[in-house]
Amino acid sequence: MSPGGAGDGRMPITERLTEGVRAALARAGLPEPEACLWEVPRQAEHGDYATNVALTLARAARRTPRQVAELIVKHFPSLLEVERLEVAGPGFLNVFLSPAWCTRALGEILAAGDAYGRGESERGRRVRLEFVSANPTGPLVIVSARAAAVGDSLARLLRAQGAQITTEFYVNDAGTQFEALARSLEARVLQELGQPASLPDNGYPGDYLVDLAREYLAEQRGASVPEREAADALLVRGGERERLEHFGRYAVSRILEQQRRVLRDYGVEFDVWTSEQRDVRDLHLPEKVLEELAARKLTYEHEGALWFRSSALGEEVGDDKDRVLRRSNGEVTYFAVDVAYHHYVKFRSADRVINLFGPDHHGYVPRMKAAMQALGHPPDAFEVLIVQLVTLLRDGQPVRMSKRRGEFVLMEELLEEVGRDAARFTFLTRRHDSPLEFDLAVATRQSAENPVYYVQYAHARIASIYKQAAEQGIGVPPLGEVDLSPLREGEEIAIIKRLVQYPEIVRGAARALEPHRVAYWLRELAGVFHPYYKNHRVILDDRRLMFARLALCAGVGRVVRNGLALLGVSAPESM
RNA sequence: GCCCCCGUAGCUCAGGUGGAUAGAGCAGCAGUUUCCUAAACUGCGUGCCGGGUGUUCGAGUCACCCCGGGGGCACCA
Repeated sequence: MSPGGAGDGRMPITERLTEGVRAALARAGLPEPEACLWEVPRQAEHGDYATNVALTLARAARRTPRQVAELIVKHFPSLLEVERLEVAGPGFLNVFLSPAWCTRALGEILAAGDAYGRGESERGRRVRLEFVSANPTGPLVIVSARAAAVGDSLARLLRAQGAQITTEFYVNDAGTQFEALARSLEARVLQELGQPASLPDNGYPGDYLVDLAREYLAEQRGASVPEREAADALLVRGGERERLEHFGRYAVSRILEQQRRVLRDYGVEFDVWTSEQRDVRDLHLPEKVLEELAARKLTYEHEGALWFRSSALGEEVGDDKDRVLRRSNGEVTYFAVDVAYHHYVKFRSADRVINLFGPDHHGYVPRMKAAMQALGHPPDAFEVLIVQLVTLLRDGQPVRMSKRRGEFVLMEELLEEVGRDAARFTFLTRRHDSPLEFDLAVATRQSAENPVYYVQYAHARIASIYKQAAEQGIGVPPLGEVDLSPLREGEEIAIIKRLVQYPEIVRGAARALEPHRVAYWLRELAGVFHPYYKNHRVILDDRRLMFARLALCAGVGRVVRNGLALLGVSAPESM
């Protein structure tokens, strides 16, 4: 333990405190704790951090919790971080941080810059994160906006903790939905040509396919003569397979192009876009995995189909029934394709696979987990997060969404109406597995009072202070040279204590895969900064104090910027 | 019928791996600006944390049961 130092300024403060506790326990001859958990007490009288370690250790130490706590206090090493320790209640150990150390910590935050908040807790892990993966059968709708916000933020969080992460959009461009899409487009094209044609029963009735049919025909008119003739011939005489492939590929590529553009406008870019057809089926991976499962004696034939013995894999991972891998008509199921893809592709480049699914897929999770374990992957290596539905309201009235009926609110309409930052922030102030109500009218009307603007405004205000200083010709010294000791106001120390919490918030959010913790915490940070701004002037005659306060503002601005970046939300210089 | 998620203030939601006296935003009411952006600040909250039983020093948090809401239970994806 370096004397009084705080390492590189990135180590969460609680780790230093834990080191102190462990050292004290060792000196007192008490047993080592398995873990030492810290919380920020609700009440200021309980200190800046508190641990219940003495309560958990009392039995093993054969002493009362309070006695253990007293011994920790007695033997606690002298740390610059800690002003004093108190034993409270049934045996809590309350820690009060030293104001002098806080001002030093601010200096380290400023020195760390955009690295402040990064950590190593996921270092060395290769993570494959799949999200959105909407079917390429229509435009993206609201729930994809939520999944995109959550998935993208998770990627940023895990990356900030040192994980090597690959984000992925998986395209289901095969199977029955693909076929329905192809038939739908073909019907629309024929209708545009004035020929009688009707959508198939499971077709897609949305207007976007009418538009697509027109674009298709427009392209045909602009194409070379041989190309046009080939297309005409296909329509008239082509075999069904050929026609479906032709219209299906056209529809998928155009729809994907549009989905990709909307996501990019949202600030979400994927590392890889994989195709079910090209990257799995064409490589015959499903057949291969069926053989592998068969070799492990986990499949059987029944009524002409091939089944996976998913119900026989033990209580913990077992599915409630067996699942079909290959239908009696010879086609492999979506499930078999997915198992093959995960096993041969995802797990080849990652040791941790995380998928974000909609609630309609949660029944699908046990069979996937069973399959992954059957193929030798550790139980925790495959995780599924269920992103719950978004109930969209407009003035309190539910907006029904159904691709089938062709009525829905598009993701791009949402972005147009409430904006990218507000949309992302709103999605990230809810737990991903909690259903969410989003009232378009309210979000638009109240946009100025949306929490996202409250946080962004803190950043803009700080930028404005610097702008004002520059206009007054105040030469601010490099922040590393500013004497921070004039920061003595209780509010100033309280703000720094908040900033000190940040690395831990990020680490916890990454561990729990819960980006909303960052959003809430940023709201709280802004909530201590705005009153401070109101009560104290930054630009004033006392230059020592002014420079110190400017540095404090720079620290707040830095952390707001870093935090918003983890959410994919912008930090504006002015509003 | 079985499985998963949810149930916390009027509304929308937080409550980290069980901790001390349960929080925020919005809505509502009353105020604040010769001063770096009023997208701000200050004040005003009596909640069977859906109900019950249990686990323990301690339960909004864990286990079980019940009630209510949503979703899932295909040789669909």
